[in-house]
Amino acid sequence: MTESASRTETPKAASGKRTDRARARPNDADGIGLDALVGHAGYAVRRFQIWIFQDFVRTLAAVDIKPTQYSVMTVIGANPGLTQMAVANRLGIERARLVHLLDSLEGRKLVKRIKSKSDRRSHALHLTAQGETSLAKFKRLATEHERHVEEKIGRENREKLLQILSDFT
Amino acid sequence: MTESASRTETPKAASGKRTDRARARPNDADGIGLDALVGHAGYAVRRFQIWIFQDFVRTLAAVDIKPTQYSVMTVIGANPGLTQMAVANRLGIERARLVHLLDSLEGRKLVKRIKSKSDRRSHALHLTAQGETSLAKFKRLATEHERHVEEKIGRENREKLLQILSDFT
DNA sequence: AAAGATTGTTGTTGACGACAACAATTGCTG
DNA sequence: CAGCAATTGTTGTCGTCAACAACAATCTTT
Repeated sequence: MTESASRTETPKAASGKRTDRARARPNDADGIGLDALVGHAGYAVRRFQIWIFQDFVRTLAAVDIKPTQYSVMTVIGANPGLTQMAVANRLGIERARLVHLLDSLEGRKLVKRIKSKSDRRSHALHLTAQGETSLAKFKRLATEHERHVEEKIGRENREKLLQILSDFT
Repeated sequence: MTESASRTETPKAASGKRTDRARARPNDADGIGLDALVGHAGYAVRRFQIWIFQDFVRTLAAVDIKPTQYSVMTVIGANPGLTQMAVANRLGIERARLVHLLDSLEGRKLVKRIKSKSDRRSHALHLTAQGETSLAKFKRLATEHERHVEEKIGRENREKLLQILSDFT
């Protein structure tokens, strides 16, 4: 079917530091074609998402905040008093999962659950004072991470990307 | 800090079919702001990746093939005789994980492992005859999935996206 | 008041990435 | 060429995460 010859393989590859090269960048010219994978948006997006996630984690490692935690705190900070259901729906997180996320954030005194008077089933979510100041720091680091993205794909490419995907935010 | 009022929450939301609306699209005008999240490429990419993954799974549900399986078969089909390590490196999959993927695909008679003569540690990976014809069908369905992406974000936006992320393929 | 829906919670399952350890085999180096 | 290091495939563990299901407490609807 495909035009590539059925070479019986040469497993040893280049020479010694093949590991480094191959792991460094996937699209390295290692002679392995991707065929139909090129042209599939999902594949490129998945690889990019992995890269961007790792850079975020690396950049915010000092404060031990991961993307999901950051998104939760950001939404609560911008909309104090939200229900867990509201946050979960807005961020596309399952409410079952948000429970653990909030347990962790509450344990670190960054977020607090306040029992709602109007609906005794629900909790109103707020940042603690410490949560506010911490979030400000997180945002600075997140901005730095965003600069890494710019350096990786270019400034206008990043903006174009945000524009293309604005429906999904 | 933020300019949004600290409303003590109205958990009941719209009325009855709030579930449908809120789950349907995240960026619905539910009045919940995302603050700094807008402007973060990672968030948009993550949401988009989830959408695209789900559509792929849905579109290929009849043949029970998921994105990773599809990528493995595509690479093997385009490069017969590859080592497991080579496939794992090229696709960014851990070789430990590829073992299970290949076990599954081999169990379905789509892929076969052939012991290499030159290096008795490694296996040369090939599609079976059934694997070839099946992959052709998978590719047709994957193309249909790609059309869904086009309908979602627009033709030229999809191409621009592929171009921007070409370094990651 | 009774039936149904919602909210938060707990638990289970399966997919997945990151590691570590291992046997078999190969490559490298002194 | 003998021995040590590296590679390949494999197995297993751990922690994260999404998708469910079930449950008690609490509204809402009729």
